[in-house]
Amino acid sequence: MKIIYAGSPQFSIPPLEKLLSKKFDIIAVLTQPDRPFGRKGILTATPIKNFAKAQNIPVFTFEKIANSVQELKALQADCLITSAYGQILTQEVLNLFQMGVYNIHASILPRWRGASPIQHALLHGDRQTGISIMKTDVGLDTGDIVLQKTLDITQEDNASLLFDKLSHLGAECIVEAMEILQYGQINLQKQAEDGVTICKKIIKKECQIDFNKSAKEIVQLVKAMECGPVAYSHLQGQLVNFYDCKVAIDKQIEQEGMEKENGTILAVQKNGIFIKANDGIIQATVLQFAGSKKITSQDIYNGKKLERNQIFKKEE
RNA sequence: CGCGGGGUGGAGCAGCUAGGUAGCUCGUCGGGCUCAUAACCCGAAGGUCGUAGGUUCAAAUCCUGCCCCCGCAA
Repeated sequence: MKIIYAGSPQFSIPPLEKLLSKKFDIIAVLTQPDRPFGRKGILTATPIKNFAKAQNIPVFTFEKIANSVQELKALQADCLITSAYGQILTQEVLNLFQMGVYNIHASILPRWRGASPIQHALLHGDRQTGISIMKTDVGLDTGDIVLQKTLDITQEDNASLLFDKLSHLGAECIVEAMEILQYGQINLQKQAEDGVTICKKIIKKECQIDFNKSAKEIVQLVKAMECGPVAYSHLQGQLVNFYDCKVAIDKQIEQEGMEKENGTILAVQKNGIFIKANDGIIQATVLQFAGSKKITSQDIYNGKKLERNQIFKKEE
């Protein structure tokens, strides 16, 4: 069985790696074209492109896959596996593969169909998430399910940790699915009609912290965006990114801050910057100020970069 | 030439506007106190102030070129 693997970010590497180690015949990798990246606009290859090249697998970077049907056809593959590829497949493309097209999706479908399932699971405080392997159809993550595996979300989980865990779970799942496809009887399950949720690509604006929300919601936002657009707020006109925080449990600080405005810094300690939210207090432990690197609360304390009673505000 | 911030012992910062002894909070090492400690006290090591020139009696500080890091925007 000749397989083409389509993916782009780091997330798509572990499944490919595992397929290779199980001796599946990956004849080509599809990924997004190099894009300008960073301040200098340097063209940068996707992580999987570099990986595939190192493995001597041919790489194709179609600008738009729907316009490259002939080239794809010439590869004569039986099966296409996609994992965060970043392009929409048309029916014409789907028809090229006799054994079908399968997608590794990082949620338990039908929950979190769409572009950012991991972030949304964290953002909404889901207790559990997982991987769905589905047979792709033209809808948005509406295909029939081959198999699913769940994963509990812990208090420590943030986006990068979950990405890592789920990509390895995805690796297990896709290998299992391919083994079934090749040697066994595949059993497709229609997705449930209840419990459908859809997530769009996250835009930066959604990542602005609103201290009028509860501490729990803010912590969820920070953890969800930690490796993506990153949650942020403003202090004295300066942008501050939030990378890690937790809900603070400190009765004394809470008492003293009762009367303060939401967003007020109640205490600056080595173990965290305590900021008042509408319901509770968040304890920020890793921040980044515009123009400098990520910094821990210990460094902030040492450098006296923040003081009590300064107030985080939304941008005007 | 998209906009902006920055490079000062191992870390985070101050000092620069008005040039003249290298500062603060930590960390490290040694000693002390303590049942004990991330607490406290005493002491020590560690910096050609990103780099190359220029101005000056004198440059972290003023001027110019270059290198590097970072936020925003794409």
